[in-house]
Amino acid sequence: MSDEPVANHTFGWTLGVLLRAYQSTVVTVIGDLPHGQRGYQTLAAVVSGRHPTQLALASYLGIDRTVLTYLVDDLVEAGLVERRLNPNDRRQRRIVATDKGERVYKELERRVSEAEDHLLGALSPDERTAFKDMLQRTACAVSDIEPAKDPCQVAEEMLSDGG
Amino acid sequence: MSDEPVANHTFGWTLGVLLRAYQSTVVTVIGDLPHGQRGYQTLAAVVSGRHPTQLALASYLGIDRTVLTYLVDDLVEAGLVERRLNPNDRRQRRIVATDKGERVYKELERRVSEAEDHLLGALSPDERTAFKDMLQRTACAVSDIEPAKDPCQVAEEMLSDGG
DNA sequence: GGCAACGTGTTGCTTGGCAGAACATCTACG
DNA sequence: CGTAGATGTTCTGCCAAGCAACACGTTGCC
Repeated sequence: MSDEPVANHTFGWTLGVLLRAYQSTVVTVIGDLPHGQRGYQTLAAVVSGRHPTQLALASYLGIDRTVLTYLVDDLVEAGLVERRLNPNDRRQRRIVATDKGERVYKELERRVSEAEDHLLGALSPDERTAFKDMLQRTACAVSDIEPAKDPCQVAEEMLSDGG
Repeated sequence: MSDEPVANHTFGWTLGVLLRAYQSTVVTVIGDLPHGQRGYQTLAAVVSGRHPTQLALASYLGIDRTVLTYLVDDLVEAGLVERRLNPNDRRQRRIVATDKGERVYKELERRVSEAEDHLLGALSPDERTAFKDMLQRTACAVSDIEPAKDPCQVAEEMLSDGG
C-alpha cells in the first residue's frame, strides 16, 4: 500500500479538498450573497419549492434551526425570499423566493455551474455526468442511514396543504 | 433541468451531505482520537511519510500552521506521533508516526474503510472504485488550480534530506 | 376552555477553527 | 558577526456553528 508511487490519499481528504475548493470558488462567484455558500444553498433549496417549513429547510440543509433564522432574515433583508404564513397551519412559515430571488438564483446558478465544471476539469464530460450522478445517489442514500435529515424524500403531503 | 421529477440537488449540497455523513461516521468509528476526523486525517498524512515539515503537512491538510501545532501536540501526547528534528535544517520538524501510531492507524484505517464502503452503499463495487478514482483525480487537479495547497505533488527532494 | 405538543424566534453559552501578531530558534548570506 | 528570511510556537481576538433553554403564538386533543 504505502509503496505505491501515486495516490494513496484518504477518501476524507479528497472530500475535504474538493469541498474547500468548491466553497472558495462558489464564494468568489456569488460575491455579495448574504451568507456565502450557505446562503446560496439555502436560496437554491427555497427556489426548488420543496420544504414547506423552516424546519424542513433546516434539516435539508443540515443546519440548526436557530442558524436558519438568521440566514432567512438576511435573505429576506436582501429581498431574495420572503416568509409566507401557511394559512392551514399558522405556526409554519414557508420560505418562498421573490421574483428577484428567482432571477438572482438563475444567474448565480449559471455561474456556479460553470465553476463546478471548472472544478471537475480533470474529468471528461461523461465522467462528470457519472460522477455527479453517483454523488447524488450517494448523498440521497445517506438519508436512509441518517433518517433524521431526510434530505431527498420530502414529505409531499406537507406540500399539498401549503401550496 | 428544473422540471425533472427527481434529483435536482445542488452539487454543493450533495458534497455537504456526503461530507457531514462521512464526518459523523468517522468520528463515531475512531472514537478517542484527539481531534476527531481532523486528527485522523493528520495521522494518515503522517503515516504516509510524505510532508517533511509541519508547513507541508499543514498545507496538505488545508489547515493553518498554528492549528497544526495544537493538533500535533495532542497527537504527541497520545503517543501516536513524534516530532523529529531534521538534522540538515533544525528549524524543520518532521512529524513521524510512532509504532503505536502506525498500529492505531492501521486499525482505524480498516474501520474507516468499512465505514466508507457503507457510506457508498448506493454504488456498485465497480462504481465505488470509479467514484473514488474520479474523486482523487479531481482533488489532485485542484492543486493546479490552487497551487498554494499543492496537495498531491509533494516535493520529493525535501524528503531526501529528511529521511 | 384547558392542556400538551409543535413551529418559530430569541437569548446565552460553548466549542472549534481561522487569522494575525509577537517571539524564539535556526539557516543563509555577506 | 550581523542581518534577513524561514520554521515553529504561543497568545490573542474573532467569527461561525451548534446546543440548550425559554417565550410566544398556534394547533390538536380532551
